Amino acid sequence: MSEAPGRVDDEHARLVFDVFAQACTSRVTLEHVTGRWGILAMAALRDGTLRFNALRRRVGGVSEKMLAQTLQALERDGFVRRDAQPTIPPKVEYSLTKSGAKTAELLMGLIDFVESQMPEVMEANARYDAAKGL
Amino acid sequence: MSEAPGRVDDEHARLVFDVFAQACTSRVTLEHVTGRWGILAMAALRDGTLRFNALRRRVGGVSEKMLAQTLQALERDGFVRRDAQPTIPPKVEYSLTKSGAKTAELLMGLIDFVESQMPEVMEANARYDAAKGL
DNA sequence: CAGTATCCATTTGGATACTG
DNA sequence: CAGTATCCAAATGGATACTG
Repeated sequence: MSEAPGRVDDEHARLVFDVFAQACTSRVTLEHVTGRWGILAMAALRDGTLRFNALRRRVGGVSEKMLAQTLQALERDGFVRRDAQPTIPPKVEYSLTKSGAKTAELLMGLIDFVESQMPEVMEANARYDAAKGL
Repeated sequence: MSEAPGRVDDEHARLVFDVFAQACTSRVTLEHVTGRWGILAMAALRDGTLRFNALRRRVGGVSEKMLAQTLQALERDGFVRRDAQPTIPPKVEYSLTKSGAKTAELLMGLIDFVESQMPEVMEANARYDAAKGL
């Protein structure tokens, strides 16, 4: 702990890693809810319980694979509850848990704000593109 | 515009498309801020103005390419301001715009909540995995 | 310094077919 | 109905080298 054969970089690298690792603990979870289909699934479930295919139609444009994957991740994280009735044909109902509902609410706050900004965003886009187009 | 050679599916497809398109207007923008590096860049800029490489070190683990891409998208959307001084060597400063700051704030609300839930999330993960592991 | 350009590995994601 | 399994196309993302 006195001589340093490595460079200063070593220490710096550790710092970076720490910050990164710390930020990453929730990163994965965060990406489940902010991900492309995560947002839509959470949003769709805000109105109430839905079965797999109903949810799939509600979201629109999602493949079975991706919806299943998304729902599994959200269920594993405790944001979505999965109620499978062992009947034939199977009936599986999805709904938000308490923390899922809170998350969806926060998500909606962000979405609504961004949506409210869309006119400005489109303007900004146009300005940016025009400046580049010169 | 009277006869419909296509099937009912056509209409359904249009409905799905509409919903999807509507949701998608802000989707792209939303993904810029919720994306992997978008979140980190916005978070890093909350503390103030940063130059490209400083920001890069602050975020940690991001390649030049991805940071440049991320910043361009955020600038194009009007969330980040880019101040380039035509000096040699070049000096470019990045900061949040007003709407960028508001977005970052909402983002932080979401992140903080998810982070506060991490113990429960990890528990949920463990329970889920245990149930699967049987 | 602040990027752009290129190449390449990995990941992502959808269509399809099949199962309980 | 509610998925799983497989295959393959496309997008993502990083390392590297180069430019103004």
